[in-house]
Amino acid sequence: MDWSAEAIEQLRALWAEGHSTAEIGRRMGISKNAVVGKAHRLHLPARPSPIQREQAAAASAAPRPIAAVAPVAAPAPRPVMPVAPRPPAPAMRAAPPAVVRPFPRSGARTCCWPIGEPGTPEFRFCTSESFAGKPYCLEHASIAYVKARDRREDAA
DNA sequence: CCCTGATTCGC
DNA sequence: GCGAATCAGG
Repeated sequence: MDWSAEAIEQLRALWAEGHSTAEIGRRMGISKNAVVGKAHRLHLPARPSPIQREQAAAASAAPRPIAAVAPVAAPAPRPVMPVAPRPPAPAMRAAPPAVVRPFPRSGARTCCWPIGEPGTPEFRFCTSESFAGKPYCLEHASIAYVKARDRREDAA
């Protein structure tokens, strides 16, 4: 796997969207192991894992030795937030394919990212729910909205 | 057996 | 750094 900046962006976006590692792998055409391995190396926020070795296992097995002395603060429910988006500030501008929204699709708040080659039978739009009022889902917004600085590099 | 994600370890 | 193998749980 060539972990280009774009690939990493996509991984981050999909991970942030809460897809399973296998699903991300399917979308990116790589194995879930590759996904989880890379996510791990990128220090992406770990998701609740079904397994535990030693640490948590011992913790859950530990019968609360000093319960009486430990009122214990609430241990963070971890609602798995959809993640704080990088702000699409004025410094950013859309850099999507030229043709976006050739026709309005019943005002649905769905991602308008085009998929496939326009004019071909395979051509369609991403159907994910759009993100934060933008015309794209989080995944594609991460590609569509590019920091001005990065754009310069890209164009250079 | 299907799925999940984390860690390990040879490469 | 990478990811298959493996582990451990649902």
